Amino acid sequence: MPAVPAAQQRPADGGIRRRRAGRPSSAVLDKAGITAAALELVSRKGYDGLTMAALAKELDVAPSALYNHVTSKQDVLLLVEDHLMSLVDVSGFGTGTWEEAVRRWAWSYRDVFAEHTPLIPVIAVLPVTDAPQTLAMYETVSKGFLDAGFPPEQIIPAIVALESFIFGSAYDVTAPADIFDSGTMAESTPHFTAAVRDAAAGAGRGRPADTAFSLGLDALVSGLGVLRRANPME
Amino acid sequence: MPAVPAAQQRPADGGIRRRRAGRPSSAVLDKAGITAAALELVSRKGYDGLTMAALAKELDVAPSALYNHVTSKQDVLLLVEDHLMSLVDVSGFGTGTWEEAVRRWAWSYRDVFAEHTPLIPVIAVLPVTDAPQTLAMYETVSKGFLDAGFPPEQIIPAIVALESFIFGSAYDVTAPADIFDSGTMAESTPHFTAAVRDAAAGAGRGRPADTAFSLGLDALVSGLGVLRRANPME
DNA sequence: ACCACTAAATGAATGCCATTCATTTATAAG
DNA sequence: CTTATAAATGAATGGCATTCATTTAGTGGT
Repeated sequence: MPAVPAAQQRPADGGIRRRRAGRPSSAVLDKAGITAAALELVSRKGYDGLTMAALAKELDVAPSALYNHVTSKQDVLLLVEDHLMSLVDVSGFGTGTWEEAVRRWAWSYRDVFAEHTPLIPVIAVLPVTDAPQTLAMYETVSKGFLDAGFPPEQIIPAIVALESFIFGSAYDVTAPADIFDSGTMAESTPHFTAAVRDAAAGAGRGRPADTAFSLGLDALVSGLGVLRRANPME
Repeated sequence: MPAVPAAQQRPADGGIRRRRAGRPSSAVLDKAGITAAALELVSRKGYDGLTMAALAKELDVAPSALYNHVTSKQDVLLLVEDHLMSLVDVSGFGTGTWEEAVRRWAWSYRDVFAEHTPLIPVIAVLPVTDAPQTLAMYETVSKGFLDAGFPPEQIIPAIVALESFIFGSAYDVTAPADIFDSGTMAESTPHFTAAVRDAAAGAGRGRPADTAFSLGLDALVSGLGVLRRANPME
């Protein structure tokens, strides 16, 4: 029984020395720690900087050690994705009106994933089964739609339609400001060029992406809202 | 002056021999050929199979030769993306009503990119400047919106909102059928689980993605449609 | 007709990346 | 106490985009 537990051993050198091989006395890694380190890494270096090697270094561990806790890099992305879902604001459901709740949810959902667009392809194919936070969000939103009088069989399609708009809009946030600059070909695209100019002049306040998101969200909310109480009950 | 041009030389061996080093008599590669080969490769092996090495092999060329014509793989994706834009059906604009034209455009746009979702992140950041087909599509659609009575400064935001929905919906098409299977956690998410069941029962005909897309598109078309003629003129 | 320049190919690196495997050590179970 | 399992290391492995030196063929200028 040594006086100093092995986990704390960092002798008189500068902390440069690596851990010796073999199972450590207390586990260094777990999923929560990996998730946190991945998020930290992403916020510091972006998704290009999120490599298994960099993640291992962040956790002061050999890259291969990660594979005792996750089966692949995709698995890490899944952990991050599920964590982010817990940041989406669903607090409107149950307190305010359906419209207000959906708007708050949609804006927050878009804002969260605008910072994490590389995860969007992951989500799209992700089975919800092993993503508890994601499941929790869907549960709250589903209940909100049901309570608002949506016909049960339309709830999922309505949520999916909103989500599709949200994911697409998240990409839009990251677009460069001059994305619609038609350059040398401006003469051959007069209507488009004029429309771009007018849009820039019209919506001076706020990001262009916000203008489009607001416009589309209004349309979706009012368009989907008419489905409510289409059933005789309540 | 040789009787047989060098470009045709494929001697008595099985055609296995490689081209000898140095500039060939007539150019082997150009952007159109690279684009076509990339599309062929993608349709045969998917986007995972689209590597610079595989593309080179498809064109019977050394990988490094590609870099005389494109600056990066991103550049290849850009060529493919612009080509796909020419496949989007804008024929409704100018012939039918605005609503019909938008619907046809949106469905076709979604269908094209549902087969090419890995390009969506590319499009989102792509400056339109060096994408002539893309620019042509925007020109036609912009004119269609203008002729339909949209206020000029709202045309681009409306198109962007629709596009965001379209891109998100394209991902949705590729989602596995059981994506919403809540598995062992079904008990803790009763409303969501019921909604998924009811949705499956309700919309038996057609893919689930089509139901959601149809619903969202209806909402957007009617919601955006009210913007028309909001200006006093015409 | 010659010469320099540029365009377009080859083939051999380079460096990064995710992943696997053999090995080592510690803990837990029977 | 013995055996199995969990969790770490470190050394491959194979694939990938990209770069570079080299070779050859057209092109433009004098």
